[in-house]
Order: sequence, then structure tokens, then C-alpha cells
Amino acid sequence: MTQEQFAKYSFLLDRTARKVKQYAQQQFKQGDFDVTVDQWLVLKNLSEHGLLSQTELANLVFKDHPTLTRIIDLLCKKGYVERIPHPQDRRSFQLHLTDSGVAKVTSLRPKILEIREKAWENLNENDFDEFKRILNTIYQNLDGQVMEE
Amino acid sequence: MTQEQFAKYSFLLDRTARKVKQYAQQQFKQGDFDVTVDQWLVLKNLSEHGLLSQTELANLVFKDHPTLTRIIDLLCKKGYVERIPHPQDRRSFQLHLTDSGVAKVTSLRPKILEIREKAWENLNENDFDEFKRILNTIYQNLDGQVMEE
DNA sequence: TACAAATAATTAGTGTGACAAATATATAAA
DNA sequence: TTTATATATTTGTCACACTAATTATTTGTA
Repeated sequence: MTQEQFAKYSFLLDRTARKVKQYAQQQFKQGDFDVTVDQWLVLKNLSEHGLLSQTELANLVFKDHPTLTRIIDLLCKKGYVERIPHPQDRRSFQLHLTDSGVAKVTSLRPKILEIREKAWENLNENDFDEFKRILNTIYQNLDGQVMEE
Repeated sequence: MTQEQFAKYSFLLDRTARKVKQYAQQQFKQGDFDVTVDQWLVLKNLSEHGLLSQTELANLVFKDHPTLTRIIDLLCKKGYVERIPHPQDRRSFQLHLTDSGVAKVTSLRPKILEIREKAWENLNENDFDEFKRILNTIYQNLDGQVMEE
């Protein structure tokens, strides 16, 4: 196989990742979910991990700080999240899901799991494991850090 | 496997695609390539397919028209591409690589192939084929269209 | 204590992505 | 021929990614 054909992975990866996000976003819009795909990722992690600082959350969702700041801004504006001053460290906030945010996560979770399934038609569990392994290997190769599962 | 674990593919896919682009972009910057990763994709396709309209190019690189318009704007500003009025159709342009654009592609191509290889350490040709198959299947599942290749 | 270095979060600037709407031109149908 | 429809490209708006720089605060060290 030539270097040339080999290098196509970056194109296919980018194209598929965009398609996955675009498909989900369309479904989100059609169902009037009132959040974007990335906002959902943040809400989901907040609901699973309780009070987090923005730095802790950034490490969970693998987004950089400026991006996260803006996503949090939008979620606060929508009333799903609150920034609570950290009691010991005045530089920091603790992020808190409001009641409205908790209700949003509860109502969206099953719908989103269903949307995510569509991508795996014609693929099996073994494909999923292989896919995960290859994605994680690529990530590690370019990151130079050890990854948790 | 639970639906929950299964749905993680979207996170891993997005994270890896961003890492791949980020890694390449850093190398581009370090080497003073004077183009972004997406601008390179456009230059590369122009060099391989000669005169194209923006619509033809958009279909090749799987970007939408507004995005492509802006990338072309930047490449024109940098002097690598020209918009030539289409002789028969006054709505349309033929995109043309300038001498400077051709030189850019020639000098960058081998460097970029080398950068792209880094991702595939610890992976073999069979992994590549599996990866391609799964990515394309996911794409098709969400796109509803038939794909070439 | 005082001062330097590290950390948490934000702001600013540029590029890209998706979607909707607008503009100009071409083609097909009445 | 007139009108309707389709096509090529652009513009506008919002969201996200990355970089660099900034502000406020905390921690480490002399």
C-alpha cells in the first residue's frame, strides 16, 4: 500500500466525524432538544460527576478551556447550569446542574442513545471493539500520553 | 454490551478526529507551511484534478459551499489559487492553481505524507482496512447515499 | 514577609462547519 | 417569449477549535 493511499485515513476520519455530529445535530433539532451535541456532552458529564470545576470538566470532555467557557456560558443562559463560587479557591467555580438541567438530562438521555444507534447498522460488537482500539491507538500515537479506558 | 457503552463511539470518534487535525496543524505551523490542514486538502485536490468549479471541488472534499467559498477566499489572498470566470457559464468559476500554488503543493506533499504516518505506529495494514470499512459504513448509515470507492 | 511561579478562568482573533437566505445566471416549461 | 424552476456562488449568523494574551488568585520559595 502506498503512503498516499495510507494517508487517506485523515480524510475519512474527519468526514465521518463530521457526519456523525451533523446527523445527531439534525435529530436534536428535529426533536426540539434545545441543546447542541457538544452542550449535551457537557450536561451529561455534569450529571454523572456532580460538582466539577471547569478544569476538571475540560479534562473529562477533552475540550480546551476557551471552548468550555463558551459552552458553559450558553448553558447558564439557558438555565441548565450555574456557576457557584468555589468556597476555598476564589479563582474557581463549581459547576452545578439546575433542576431544569437535571430534568433535561433525564428526558434526553434515552432519545439520544437511540439516535446514536443508527450509526451501527450493519456492524457488530466486534467491529465496535476494533474501532475503539484503533481510535484509541491513533489518539495515543499523536498525544504521547497514557490513556485511561 | 449496554447501549450506554456502545454510544461512546461518538465521543471517541470526535476526540480522535480533533487530535488528528490538531497534530497535523501543529506540524504545519512548526514547518511554516503557510496553510491550514483544510486549505491543504483543497490545494491537493486542485493539483490532482485540474480546473474545477467550486461545486465540483465541494463534492470532492465533502465540504459545503459556504465553507469552500471562504477557504478559496483565503487561498486567493495567499496567491495560491485564482478564480477564472467560466467561459460558458457566468455564474461559475474555474479554480486554477497559480505557479506559486503548484510549487506549494510540490514542496509540501512529501512532508505531509510523513506527518500522516505518525498516527499509524503500532497499527498494520489490516487495521487500516478495517478502520476504513467501519468509517465508511458509519458514513453510509447516516448519509443514506451510495458511496464510491 | 515579599516576590516569583503556577493555576483558574476569561477574552480576543482566526479558521472551520452547519444552516438559511440572498443574488445572479441559466435552463425548462407554459 | 414569458415565467417558473434550477444551479453556482456568496453573505449572515451561530457554534466550536486552537492559539495567545490577560486577569485574578494561589502557592512555593527566598
